Formats: sequence, structure tokens, C-alpha cells
Amino acid sequence: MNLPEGKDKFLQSWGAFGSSWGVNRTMAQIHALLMIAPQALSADDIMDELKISRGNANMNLRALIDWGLVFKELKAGERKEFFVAEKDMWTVVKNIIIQRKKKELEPMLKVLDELSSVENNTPEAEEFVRMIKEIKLFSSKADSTLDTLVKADSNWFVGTFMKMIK
Amino acid sequence: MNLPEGKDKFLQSWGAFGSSWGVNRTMAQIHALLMIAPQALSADDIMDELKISRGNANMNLRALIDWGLVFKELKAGERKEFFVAEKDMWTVVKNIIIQRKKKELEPMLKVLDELSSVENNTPEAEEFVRMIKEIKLFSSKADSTLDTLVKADSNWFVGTFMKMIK
DNA sequence: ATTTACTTTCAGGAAATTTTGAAACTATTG
DNA sequence: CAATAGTTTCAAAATTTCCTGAAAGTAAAT
Repeated sequence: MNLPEGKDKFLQSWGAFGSSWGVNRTMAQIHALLMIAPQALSADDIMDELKISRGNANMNLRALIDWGLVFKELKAGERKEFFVAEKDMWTVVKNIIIQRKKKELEPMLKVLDELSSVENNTPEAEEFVRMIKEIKLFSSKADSTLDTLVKADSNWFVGTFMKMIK
Repeated sequence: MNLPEGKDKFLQSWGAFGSSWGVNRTMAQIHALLMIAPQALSADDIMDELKISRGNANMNLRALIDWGLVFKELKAGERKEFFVAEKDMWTVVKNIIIQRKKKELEPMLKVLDELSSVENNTPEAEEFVRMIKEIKLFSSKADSTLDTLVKADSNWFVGTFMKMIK
């Protein structure tokens, strides 16, 4: 396979992959494009390669920056902005975990906490509270496991963790 | 908070949570409803509680059965089918991991494998292949970690793992 | 073999999400 | 300070995803 074909396939696949995990397809594709780029790209480069509008490019770039996956880069003598992706996979994954934990897992934990105080007088209410507590227990464990994971360093994941878990 | 309020809040939140992870909102809500139900529910019960059509209920129930999160239950003397959810959280999570690994992670790994053989003659192609390989390495590790996780038992997760990881 | 009770399918409609593009905005240059 | 180069915003349009409902399918009961 040659580069243009490979590139295209990667952009498509990464977009679809993101999509099935609740990430906007274009955001995933911009991320993919920047990850494989050897140098920083401008908004126009990105618009060209992905055939998307300026507004779309701009909005998704800002989201990626917000997630800590992309950085602005200013080139001396150039007026426009350039963008580079975080290329260390461990950092990429860590940042994604941090964001989704904050935006999705933690609010859910808060809700579960509120729900565990529903008055349990009937059998139906009893089962409700029992199940909410089971879900909460499990989610809290997942939450603190992710905390630990995020604090750990790359080597620990690719090395020690793999051995421990075997 | 009383039961109807709590129930409603849980159904809403679980639906939104699923939604942000790429799971159809209604599928997540049916799952939520069955998880907190003290007994098996019929399709009509589900349609009533969630105010959804028969077609929608049926399609999402089948998807949930496919994921191993819901089972059909036949009641003696009753002609219609009833449904119960898998209530053990560890099993729920395990089944979700199995499904998503199979449907999303593994196809991605296959693509990455193909892409790592792109001819790397130019600097651009070189960076492409380098990055694809880094992503593949990381994804493979994640894949085998999930394999191990799925084989492990509940106690191991809530007990040992938490200690090891601390 | 017909009726009754229920389940499944899927084309078309509804809803949610994403994208566009043009106007407003910001900042640098001459 | 006017012109130029670029960025941001957001209402409306396009697209994607989801849901409905009615018709077709299945199978138990009479």
C-alpha cells in the first residue's frame, strides 16, 4: 500500500472508531491527520486534506486543544496559526481518560450518590436502592482505578502492569 | 427523593451516559429499567415506562440480548415473553468489554496492521509508519490487558487489583 | 383450519447531531 | 487608521441516526 491510500484508510478508520465511541467523526479525523503529520499544519491544510469548512475545522481544533491532544504552534514570520498533535500515545490516552472521567464518569457518580438515598420502603424501592449501590460501588472502583492509572507512568503500563496482570 | 423521581432520574442519566459512549440512548434506558426491576418485564411494560414504540422496544431488546445483558424469560401459563437483566455488575462490564473489543478494537487492530506495511520512502511516509506502529503497539497492549481482565474474576478486580494498583 | 396473542421487520418520518458559510471579530501591517 | 490576514461564532442547512407504526410473520389455542 502506498502513502495516500494508507493515509486515507487511517483517516477513515480513526474517524469511524471515534464515532462509535461518542467522539465527533471530524474531531477524530483532525486528530488522526495531525498525529501522522511530520510537521505542524495550518487550518487551511486541514480543511484541504479533510474537505471540511473553516468553521468545522476551527471548532474541532479548539475541542482537541481543550482535551490536551493538540497544541497551537506559532511560526516565526508567519501570521497564521499552526497545529501539532500530542504524539506520545500514553499521554494521549491519559488525557482522554482525564477528560471523559471528568465530563462523564464523575457526574454519573454524583447522580448515583443522590439516588442511593431514595426511600426504600417497598420491595421495588428496595431493589432500586440495592442495584444503585451495586452500580455505584463498581463505578467508584473504576474511578479510582483510573485515577491510579493516570498517575502512573508509561513504563509502568507497558511494563510492570502487563506482568502483574498476566 | 422518592422512588418515581429516583427511577426517572436514573433512566435519564443512564440514557445520557450511554449516549455519550456511543450507545443508543433507548438501549441504555431499557437496560437501566431492567436492571432496577425486581421482576421480569414484558415488552408492553417497557413500552409503557419509557413511552416508546413496540418496534423500538423489540429492536433494542434484541440488541441487549445479543450483548448478553438481558435474557428472555418465559412464564408458565403466559404466552408473552418477559425480560430480565443481568444484574451482576462484573458480568455486565465483562460482556460490554467482550462486545466492544470484538466489534471495534479488533477491527481497528487489523487495519493498523495493514497500514504498518505502507512503503516508507519519504519523510512523510516514514512518520506515518512510525506513528501507526506506536498506535498499534499501544492498542495491542490494551487488547491483551482487556483479555486478561475478562478472564479474571470479580473478586480479583475488586480486591487484588485495587491493592496491586495502589 | 381459523382465530387469537404476540413478535419481528423495515420504509418512511422525526429527531438529534454535525457542518457550512458568511458575518463579526481580532490583530498585524503599511 | 485603513487595509489586510487571519480567527471565531452561530443560525440555518445537511446529514446521520433513531423511532414509529403498520404489515407481515409465528405459533399457541380452540
